[in-house]
Amino acid sequence: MEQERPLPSVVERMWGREPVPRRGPRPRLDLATITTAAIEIADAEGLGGVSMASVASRVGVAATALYRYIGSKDDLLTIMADGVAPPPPEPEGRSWRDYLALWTRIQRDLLLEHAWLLSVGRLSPPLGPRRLLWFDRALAALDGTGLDHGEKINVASTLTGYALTDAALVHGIGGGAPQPEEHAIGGAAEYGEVLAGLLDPAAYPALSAAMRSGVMRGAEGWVEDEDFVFGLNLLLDGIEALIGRRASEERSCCGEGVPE
Amino acid sequence: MEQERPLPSVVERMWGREPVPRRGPRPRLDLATITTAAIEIADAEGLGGVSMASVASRVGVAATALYRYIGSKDDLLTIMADGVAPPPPEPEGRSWRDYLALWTRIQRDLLLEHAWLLSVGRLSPPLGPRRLLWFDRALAALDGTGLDHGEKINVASTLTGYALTDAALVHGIGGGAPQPEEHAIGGAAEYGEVLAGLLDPAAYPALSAAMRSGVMRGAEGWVEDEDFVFGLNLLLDGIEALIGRRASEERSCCGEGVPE
DNA sequence: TTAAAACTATGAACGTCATACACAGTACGT
DNA sequence: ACGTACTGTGTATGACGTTCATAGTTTTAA
Repeated sequence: MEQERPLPSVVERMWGREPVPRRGPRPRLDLATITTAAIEIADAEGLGGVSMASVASRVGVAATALYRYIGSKDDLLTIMADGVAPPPPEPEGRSWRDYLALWTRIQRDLLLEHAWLLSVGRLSPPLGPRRLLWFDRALAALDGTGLDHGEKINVASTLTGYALTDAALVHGIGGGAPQPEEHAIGGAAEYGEVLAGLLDPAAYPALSAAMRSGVMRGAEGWVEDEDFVFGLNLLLDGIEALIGRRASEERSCCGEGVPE
Repeated sequence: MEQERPLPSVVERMWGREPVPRRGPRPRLDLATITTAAIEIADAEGLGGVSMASVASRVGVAATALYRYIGSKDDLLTIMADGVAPPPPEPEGRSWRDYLALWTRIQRDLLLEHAWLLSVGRLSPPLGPRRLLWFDRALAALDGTGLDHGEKINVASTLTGYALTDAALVHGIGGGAPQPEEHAIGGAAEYGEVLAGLLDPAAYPALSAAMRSGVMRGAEGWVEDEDFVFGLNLLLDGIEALIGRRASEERSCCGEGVPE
């Protein structure tokens, strides 16, 4: 059962399994160098600034030389998306709830810090070593809760998704770092005003009422930390309820099952 | 307070506020024609098939003629993202919970049916008439629950985000319509096997254990409807708890407040 | 020591794409 | 009927991803 399946070469590369050449000149670069260069560009100029040419020139080679290390630009983006992730915090000593709250928050902050991730990561599930490490720690934090493997996975997926959703919202509405980009709307307050002026109260009664009520006028108020915590607690409450249910089931029905 | 702010012209166009010409030849096209053509292409060939040239040729004009109707390709994508949304179901006669469950599910199904949406909608909050109508109906469904405007908005955002997350997961892992695309991983079972063969159990203890346990081997089992419902109920449970809390607060503290 | 082999980086070339611009044709308003 | 405002077209441009043949470099084998 050992890697019989031929993995996509991107994945091999991400895991450091690049074929080491025994002949010929030494490679002037390696994946890490290219990846960090690309990430730096993306952080500074956004995804639009990341071209084969720009990355190559930053590491001091011709554009086409990069194809010795990656198969395509898409591959580069995939590797970048894994490469930005720092090591996750360790769950030890924390309750599952505290840990997952932290875990989710850091992910969201990371997404805001590297907003270009929002335009990348979404397709295809994670296969890189760093993101999978994050995943592992979430599952580990749920050990002893009585959830089965599938439930743990679902919980982790849902929380990751929430981090993404929230980051996208904050970024889209202009609450994050004020990147001088193409966005026309700059802040929740302005968004609210635009909508209030745009909507026909007859066709959009509820939304129109909400916008005219001034909820969005809280300057930094909306779409900020408070709202992140709000939704997060919605989820954590749901998870806690599930765990409670599992615990009572376990106590009542079966002396010994296969909880994991 | 009437649209003093100069809206981006894309938004004006989306709302049917295109300037009607009084002189010159009649426009051969309109926004709707272009939009549906583009959507049809995206549905058939994915976002990659959508170029100014392909859209133009489908509606029978030269590529550059499209710029009479839209400002840029980005604008076209924005309009497409609003244009695919069908009218939302009406909340009347349903409990908020039933309605929001339906509301979220339809959104997820829509995202799977038009998977290219996953690569578009992320950035910038909705400003189009159709998506805002969806938003409105979610808020309407929450009338009478005691939540304030901000909370309702948060709830709706969170659920939309969940639909997106789940759709992205299902699509990424190959559970959706088997589009003959570039994805290397085809199905949850294969994903699980790949991971099981890739992970070092020492470095990834929890994840590795989960993958070797065979959770992913449920053929259609994982990442399917059951899992969507799972996460959705997590959220709805959390929302229900919140509503209950608000209700008891209201009963105990203040005779008349400004709940909305 | 020499020669083949393996491998690297390069530069030129191609195809695709979004977009700008000048032009020609067409219908309305006077 | 004339001018005006507007429409669709063709051409052109610059950026980008990617391919390929080539020249250069280091290691292995003879």
